[in-house]
Amino acid sequence: MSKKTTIYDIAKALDITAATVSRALNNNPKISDTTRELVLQKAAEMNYEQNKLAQALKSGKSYNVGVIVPRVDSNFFGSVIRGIEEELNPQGYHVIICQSYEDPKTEGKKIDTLLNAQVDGVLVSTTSNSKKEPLKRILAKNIPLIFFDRRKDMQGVSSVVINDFEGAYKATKHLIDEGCTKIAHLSGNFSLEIFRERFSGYKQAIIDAGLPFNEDWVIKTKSNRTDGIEATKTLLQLNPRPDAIFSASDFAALGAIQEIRAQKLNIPQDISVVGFSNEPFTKFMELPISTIDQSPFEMGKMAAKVFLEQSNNESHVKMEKKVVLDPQLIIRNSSLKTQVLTP
Amino acid sequence: MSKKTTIYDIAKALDITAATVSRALNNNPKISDTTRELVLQKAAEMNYEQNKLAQALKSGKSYNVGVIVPRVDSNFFGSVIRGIEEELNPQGYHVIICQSYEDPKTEGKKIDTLLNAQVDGVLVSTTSNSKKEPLKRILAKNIPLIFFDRRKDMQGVSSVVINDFEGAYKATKHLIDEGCTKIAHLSGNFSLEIFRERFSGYKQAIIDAGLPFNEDWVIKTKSNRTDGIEATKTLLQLNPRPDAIFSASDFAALGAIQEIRAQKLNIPQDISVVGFSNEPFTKFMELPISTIDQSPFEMGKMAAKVFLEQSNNESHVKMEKKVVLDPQLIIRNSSLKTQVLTP
DNA sequence: ATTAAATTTGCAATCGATTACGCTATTACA
DNA sequence: TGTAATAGCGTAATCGATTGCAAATTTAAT
Repeated sequence: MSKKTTIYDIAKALDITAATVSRALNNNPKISDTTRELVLQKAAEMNYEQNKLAQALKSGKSYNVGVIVPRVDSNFFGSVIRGIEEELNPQGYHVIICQSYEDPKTEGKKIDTLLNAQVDGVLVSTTSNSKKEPLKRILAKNIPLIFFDRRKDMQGVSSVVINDFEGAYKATKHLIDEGCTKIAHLSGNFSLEIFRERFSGYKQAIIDAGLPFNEDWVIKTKSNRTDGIEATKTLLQLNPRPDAIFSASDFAALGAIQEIRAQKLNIPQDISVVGFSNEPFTKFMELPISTIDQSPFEMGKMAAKVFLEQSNNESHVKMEKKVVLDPQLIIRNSSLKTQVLTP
Repeated sequence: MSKKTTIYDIAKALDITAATVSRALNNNPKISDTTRELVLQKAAEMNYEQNKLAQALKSGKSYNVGVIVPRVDSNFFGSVIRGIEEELNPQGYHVIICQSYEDPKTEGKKIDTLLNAQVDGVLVSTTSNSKKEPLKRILAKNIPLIFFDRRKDMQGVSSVVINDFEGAYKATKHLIDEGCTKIAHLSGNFSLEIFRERFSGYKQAIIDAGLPFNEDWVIKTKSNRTDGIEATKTLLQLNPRPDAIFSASDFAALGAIQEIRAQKLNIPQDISVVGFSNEPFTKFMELPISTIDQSPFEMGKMAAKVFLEQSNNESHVKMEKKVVLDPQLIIRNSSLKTQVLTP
């Protein structure tokens, strides 16, 4: 019931104007120390809280930032969001989270909603076939747009991604170092740059090692467990049979492992497996899965930092910043033939 | 560069007043159809978009709802949030997500920040020892407050939780039905109601079955894997040794399984294990873990619905609604002695 | 003491949308 | 035709905070 107290209430109580109160609260130097003290005291006493909406309307800044991800109930995106929040909250920003569910149409709608809500910036991890029009609408309004993890080729848009090529290269190189020579690859949706890059890294590592590259050993999946199982069934029927699988996704790698075991083959003795993303379950498995860590938390922080830079950039000089994080190979028992057990 | 068009721009272009434009856009019946058409057309043409901030300031409604969870990078809370969004977005609400990191002080701060941002409601999953003062500040402003999953005993506050007692009872009963008679319990932080309830359900099931209740078989953990391992070490040294473990958390259950296997005992033949929460990894394990599903998605939707009801409730009659969802037992191989293999 | 300079504070407009109230036309009815 | 009722639109205030400009007051300087 107690109506919120405004600066007018404080002004009335002290018999001064709201203007003076506002200035006092904002540490404006044109206010005498005595008045400032008086105001601050009264404000505390009256339990004053600034109305951000009014301030937002006046300043044109909402201190809200939109984040669009395919979904939040995945460890990767959850961690990215956590990184973003940790960086933006101390700066007074709130994060509005939207999910595109991998649907470009939904993505477009969410963008419009966010623009409508007067967000000060938009951080996006695109869907596999995002449309550029909605994204351009953001730029047209001169609102900072930043891509993370999954980017689109758009001029003037900054991005924070990991080096997927390098990650795949490391993973494949590791398998080669462990003595594998017939390395298969479970790939993903090629309309996403990340999967094209991972494929390239895989291929390059094989070529660099002087091993033959075999088209048949590359199978596209939807990056889930069941597709991993199906693809592995196909691979295991080949002759010669692959002696390693590098999967562009942990979930497909999981499926692969399950199928390999179902066929009574040993991992890593018969076939080694490496995944991608360092999803929590890869660590907890009875047979822990080697994988590539994408440091999602740092990615989120980085994306937020880029936004802040862009946002505070007074000059009208636009800049495009590309941050590429280095992925880390995590070796576990699914690919370590010289078994070194860790506690 | 292109300044946003306002209703004043439209008014000027049509040589009418902003008031008329506003009414036309809001489908006010006091406007002629011809004018309305004209305005709508011009608005579309000029690419008009309503400024939610101005509207929020005027109406006092921000159409933002705050959600506070211990953390977002867990499947459970991620799914709850997804449910909340799915229910609120269509109603025009945005969700601002905050993380308390299980720290009551942080929680208090986030509450103040949300209030400051003029949110229309706050949905909270409390920390283990939340302070009531910040929560009361929400109520003092007459802003709907809803608890989900983890509640505090506060008069007039609605909540959506699952029946933890029932879930634990079902899990324990299942173990008994499978022939176990010496069932241990890995518990959690007792300052959280959910863990007290789960313990009670466990105890009641044992008593109802006429089995002896043994204090030594109940061990408190921090609901993580390492604590699960430690607790299990203790349990396995007991004489007589338990023949089943019901863990109040999936992570502790995972630790238990790892320790049991490390000691070369068989699951479920020697010892059966049931967890709680249906975390994704429980399904993917080589030995899938039986667990209790909390339907987080539905919980989120339900919490959002309760908020909407409360928010649209014109009358000043306060009501307290308690929704209790029914948990579901998911039987997997970690507790199924009469092995029925699923593909 | 008088004027110039500096400090403090007030006035009023502004951000964009909404809405109670009231003023014109237009229509209805006798 | 005259009066009342109604439809349609404009005027202006409002939400709460901010800020350029001007006014008032104090301080400094001569």
